[in-house]
Amino acid sequence: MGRPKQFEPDVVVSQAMDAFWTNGYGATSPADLAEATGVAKGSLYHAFGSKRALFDKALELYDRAGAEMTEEYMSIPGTAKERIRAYLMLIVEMDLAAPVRRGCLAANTALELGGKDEDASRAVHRMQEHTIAILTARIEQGQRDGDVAPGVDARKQARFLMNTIVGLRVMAKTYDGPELHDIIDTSLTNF
Amino acid sequence: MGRPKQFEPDVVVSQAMDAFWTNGYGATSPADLAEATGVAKGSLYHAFGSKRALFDKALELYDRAGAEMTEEYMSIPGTAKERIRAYLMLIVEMDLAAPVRRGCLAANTALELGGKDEDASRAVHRMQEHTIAILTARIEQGQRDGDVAPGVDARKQARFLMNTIVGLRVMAKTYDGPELHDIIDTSLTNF
DNA sequence: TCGATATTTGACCTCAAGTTCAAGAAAAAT
DNA sequence: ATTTTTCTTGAACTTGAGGTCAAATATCGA
Repeated sequence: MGRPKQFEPDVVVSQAMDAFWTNGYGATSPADLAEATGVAKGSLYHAFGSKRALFDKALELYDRAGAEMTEEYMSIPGTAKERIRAYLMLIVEMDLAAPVRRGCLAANTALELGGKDEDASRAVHRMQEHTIAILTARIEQGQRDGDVAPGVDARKQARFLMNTIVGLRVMAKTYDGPELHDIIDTSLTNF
Repeated sequence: MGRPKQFEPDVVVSQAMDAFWTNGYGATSPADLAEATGVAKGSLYHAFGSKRALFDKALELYDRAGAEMTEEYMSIPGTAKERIRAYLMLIVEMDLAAPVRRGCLAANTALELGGKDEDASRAVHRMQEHTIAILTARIEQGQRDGDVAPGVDARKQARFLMNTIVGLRVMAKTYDGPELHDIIDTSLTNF
C-alpha cells in the first residue's frame, strides 16, 4: 500500500557509489547525488536518511561487487601466480582506463575518513580482510596444486599482496602503465 | 619600512601542514588554520593569498622534510637492505605512534585531489620521484658495496619499494603493528 | 613628529552544504 | 469515492566555508 517507489534503490546506490568514488565522500554534495541518481534530494533523504547512510550502502555494494570480481578472477584455471598477476593487471588496467583516476573507493575512504570516522575505518578494514581471505584461499589452493612452494605463509603473502594492491591504486593516480607493470612484476618475484 | 610580521612564515606553514595532514585539505577550514597557527584568518590571507596557496607551501615543506629524513636514514652505515628495512620500520612506527592515524600527506593529497587538481597531482608525483631517486641511489650504493646483487634493477626495485611504502601508509589507517611488520618482511625477501 | 609603508584583525559578504518539511501525487483498502 | 498510506519534490532553513576589506597598529625614513 502507499505510493510505490519511482526508482530501484539498488541502482540508486550504485549511482551514488560512482559519485562518491569519483569525487570522495566530502566533496559529493546532496545536490551532486540528486543529479547523479536522477532522484530529488528530498527523496534521497526520505529513502536513505542521510548522506552518510547512503555512503554506507555504497561501501557495502562496493565490497560485494569487488569480492565477486575477485572470486571470479581467482576461479579461472591457472597457477596461483598466473591468476594473481592477471588480477593485479586487471586492477591497474581498470584504473588507467577510467576517464578519471578514481583509485579504490575503500582506500580513498580509509584516507579521507580514517581516524575521524571509526565506522568507516571498520568498514574498510572488513573489505580488506575480505580480499585477503580470498587471496589466501587461492594461494593455499596453489599449494595443494603444487604450483606454490609449501613453505610460503599464505596469509602473510596475501597481506603483502593486499598492500601492493593498495599501493598500486594510489600510485595509479600519479603514474602510468609501464611503471605500474614493473611494480607488479617486482611484487611477484616473491613466490 | 612597514610593520614587521608578527609570525615566522616557516613555522606557520609547518603548523598549517600539520592541520592539513591531520584533517585533509578539504576538511581544513580557514578557521581551523587560524586556530592551528594562532594567526587570524585575515592575516593568513594577506600573507599567503589563499587556502590553496598555503597548502602548496605545506606540500613543499613536507617534501623537503621527508627527503631530508630519508637521506639521513639512508646515510647511516649498513647494508642497503638493513637501511631500507629500518626506514620502512621507522615510517610504520611513526604512523602508529601518532595520536591520530594521519598517514602520508602526499598519498592523502593524491587521493583527495588527484584527478581534479592537476597541480596537486604533479606535486605528489614530484615527491614520489624524489623518494624513489634517493632509494635508487642507496640500492646502487649497495651494489657498489657488494651487498646487493648486481642483477637487481635499482630503479625498478626502488619503485616497488615506493609502492610498498604508499601501501603501508594507507594500511596503517586500518591495521596494526604486527601485520604491517609482516608486510615489510615479505616486501624485503626480494633482493 | 609626520608620512609612508606594511601588517593585523574581526566584521562582513556570498554561496553552498546538509537537512527538514509541508504540500502534492499515486497506489491499495474500505 | 474516500481514506489511508507511502513516496516525491522544491522551497526554506541553519550553519559554516572561503574570502574581502576598512580600520587600527607598528616600524622606518625624513
